[in-house]
Amino acid sequence: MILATQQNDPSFEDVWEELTWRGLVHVSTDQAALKELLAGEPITYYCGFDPTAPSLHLGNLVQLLTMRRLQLAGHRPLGLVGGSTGLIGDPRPTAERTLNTKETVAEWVGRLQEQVSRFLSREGENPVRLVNNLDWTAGLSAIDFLRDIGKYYRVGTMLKKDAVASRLNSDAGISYTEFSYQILQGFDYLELHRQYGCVLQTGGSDQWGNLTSGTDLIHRVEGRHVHAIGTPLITNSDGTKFGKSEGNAIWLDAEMCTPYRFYQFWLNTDDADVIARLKVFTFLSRAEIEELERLVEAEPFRRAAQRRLAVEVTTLVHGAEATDAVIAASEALFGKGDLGALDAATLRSALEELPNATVAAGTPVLDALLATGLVSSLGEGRRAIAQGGVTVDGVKVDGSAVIDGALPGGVTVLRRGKKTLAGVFIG
RNA sequence: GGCGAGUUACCCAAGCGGCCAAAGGGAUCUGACUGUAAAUCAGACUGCAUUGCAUUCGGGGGUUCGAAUCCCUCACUCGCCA
Repeated sequence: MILATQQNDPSFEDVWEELTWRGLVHVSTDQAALKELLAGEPITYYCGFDPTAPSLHLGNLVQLLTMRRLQLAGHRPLGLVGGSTGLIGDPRPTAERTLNTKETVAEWVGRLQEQVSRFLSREGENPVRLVNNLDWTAGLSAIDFLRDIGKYYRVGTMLKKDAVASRLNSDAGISYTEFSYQILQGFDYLELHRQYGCVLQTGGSDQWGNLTSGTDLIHRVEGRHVHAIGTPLITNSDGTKFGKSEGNAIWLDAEMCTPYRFYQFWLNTDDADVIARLKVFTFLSRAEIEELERLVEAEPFRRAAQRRLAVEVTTLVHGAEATDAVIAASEALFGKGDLGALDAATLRSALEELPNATVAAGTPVLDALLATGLVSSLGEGRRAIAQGGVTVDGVKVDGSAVIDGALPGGVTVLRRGKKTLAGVFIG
């Protein structure tokens, strides 16, 4: 099991130093107090994940790995999946969310709980405990909520939270529902503090307003100072959004984002970003990462850091077996050699890692492009061909080409652009 | 409750009766150059199709030979006043 192989880097004085070095602390409550707290006796901490999709994505992975690092340092994690907050919706800066049905949210809760539990150990002294905020909010009446919790919140403060303020300044406005979200999240922290003695919440820095909602509430109600850490939003150095590939989010679920695509995503990381990614997304030691940093500098064309990053993160999320398969497929398909020189079995399993389709022999390329999902319409396919961006078995083609399964094993490799591939089987 | 402003393609944003499938920017895709990188340059970017057709400019209805552009109505958003 991969969890057993993970460890924090002993060369750091304590876990706080390591988190800082990895660039995982963007904002936090009192730093000196936090450092001391984390270096001392085991504490209980939590991080929440709202079921807004059937799977977690790379942004959530940052949180999961941060939690894991704290667990490795001996602290006790609470993995919260927001069965109730997911029904309300955290205000995004741009627009109001569409509410999902209760059934959908409940199903997603189950899926996310399964994912969360994969990244945190259930063994030993400090196993992860999964909690669901629906457990303490479902039976709460609106009146009790307003009397017992609402009374502690000042609207002036709530309006100043970035998420709320930006929405009030936009054309989208904000519903009362989403406006209330910060109270619910604050209440979660209070509840976990009471039930489990939780004294630290981690989350993305975009959640800072919600994190402090909890620390403030606990201070007011219980008179205790508790903590919060906001991890930075991961951004690409070229200004584009991190964690997207062809406009789609990179999901942790293998059905929603294949291990092949996942691996390729990391392999294509910019030189300028790869070291920062290694720090955040892998358990490699400081010495190992510094060595890779030298290699990026000395021989960037080898992309040693990108390869290592891709292997590490893919193994973490999809396991060693799947990773071996996608590495083999990637080498077969992107290798310098002639595709026709590969043996049938290697080629076939490589194509199975790709988006693929089965078509009749003699099918025009255009239809095959559509069938494999390489393009989303015939017009787009024509355009791609006209731009010279389509190859069949590595040879540039025009619209008259057909699928013939000429490679060993009777298969065909279809490529759009430089690195978007699909497999075609004859059937 | 009253008054005013607004809703355009993935995002921002022009257009204000025909020349608008709709300017511009961003994102994205493709090509060249490369290292399955970045930057740069070039092209593409509603769908189907032989310079043609169909469907788009919040929803619905209307005026007109003709509407994203005018009118009515509904929904939503923002602002000011109560």
